[in-house]
Amino acid sequence: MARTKGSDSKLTELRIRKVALNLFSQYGYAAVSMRRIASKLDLQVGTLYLYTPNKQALLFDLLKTHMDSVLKNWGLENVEIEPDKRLKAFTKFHIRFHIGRIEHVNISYNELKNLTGENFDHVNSLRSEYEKSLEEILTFGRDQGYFDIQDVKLTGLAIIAMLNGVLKWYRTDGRLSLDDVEEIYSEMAYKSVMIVDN
Amino acid sequence: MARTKGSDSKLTELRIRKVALNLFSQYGYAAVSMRRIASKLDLQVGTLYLYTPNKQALLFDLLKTHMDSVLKNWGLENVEIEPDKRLKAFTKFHIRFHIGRIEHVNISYNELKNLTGENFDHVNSLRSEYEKSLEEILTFGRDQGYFDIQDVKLTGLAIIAMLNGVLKWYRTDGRLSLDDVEEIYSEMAYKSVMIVDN
DNA sequence: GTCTATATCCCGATAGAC
DNA sequence: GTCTATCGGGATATAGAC
Repeated sequence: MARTKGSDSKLTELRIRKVALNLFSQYGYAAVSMRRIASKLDLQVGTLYLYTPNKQALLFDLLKTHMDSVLKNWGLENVEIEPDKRLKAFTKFHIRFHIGRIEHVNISYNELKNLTGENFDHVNSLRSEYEKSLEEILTFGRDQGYFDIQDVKLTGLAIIAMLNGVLKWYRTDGRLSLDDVEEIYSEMAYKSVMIVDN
Repeated sequence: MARTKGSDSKLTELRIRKVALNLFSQYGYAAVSMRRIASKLDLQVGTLYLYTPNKQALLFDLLKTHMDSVLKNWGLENVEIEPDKRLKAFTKFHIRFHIGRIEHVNISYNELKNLTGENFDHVNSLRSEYEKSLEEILTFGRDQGYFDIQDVKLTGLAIIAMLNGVLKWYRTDGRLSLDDVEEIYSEMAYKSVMIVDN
């Protein structure tokens, strides 16, 4: 079980990021001190600064890495989907991808305001990019006569807000499986923009 | 323009609450210091403690007062509504009531975690009560054959999350009037639980 | 009713020992 | 690679002058 110095270092870095994510998600960035993060890892606070230049960079890294991951994975799926199935594909991807990443979802939507200038702009543009890919689906669907949408931007925000709401509050308490959740809420999102006869 | 001591005191209390709400909403409870609240009011920090026993009580008061107000106003409307119109009534009420209270919405959903023990339980139970009134509407609608709902609790959360998402991001930028927003999103919520033929 | 001054503590970050 | 010790500052909250 020999461990090199390098692998120890890499491991410590991962553990720091994991604990920071957990605490930021649970108590909020501003309420969590570097001492508290260190304490939970049985480290001294000075040690943290070998792995991150400051607290802000820790948050920025978590947010940027997550958004990069979201965009990359959605990009891999968002090809060669038949037009009328694109919205369902998006909503199912969104739920499936994020349901095991509740802590990332929490900080992505609650802690953006704690990023400073450039950091905020960077992460915000990544999020806009993701939202834009949904807006394109909605616009296309409307133009092709599939959907009844009055305002694409707000409709996109509404759908993502709905899906995130479910993600945040969903607990695996046995009532519903992940498959159930995925199906139910992608269906709800789909129906919310459907054309209906009155 | 004579002002009594009493009215000055009442005014100061209101100003403190208003500024605290504004700052908590914008930067988050944990990131806002008592000094900052005082500074924005051209007061010294000691003065704040004449009007609130501590910072926590300031947050609790804002959250409790808001939730009491929500429940009271919805209670006044939620009478004598024809069963099949109850969901639309709820969603329209929710949007109309909250759209001028964005800061309250922000703290209600972001700062709950900063309430301590009893305070959290109290405000959380008020929120549950409000959510429960939506769940009752959904359950009734499903039992009467109006709605296609697989899980009432998560559906309720999804609808409220969707509506709140719109509230948070909606800006009066001229594209849409408040009436438009109210109509569009109560319609989306309604359609999301509608029965459709496949 | 508000201010000044202060007690007590915790914060982010750094220097240097081991 | 991690620790101890510490700097400088800002936090909540209180005491007492005016």
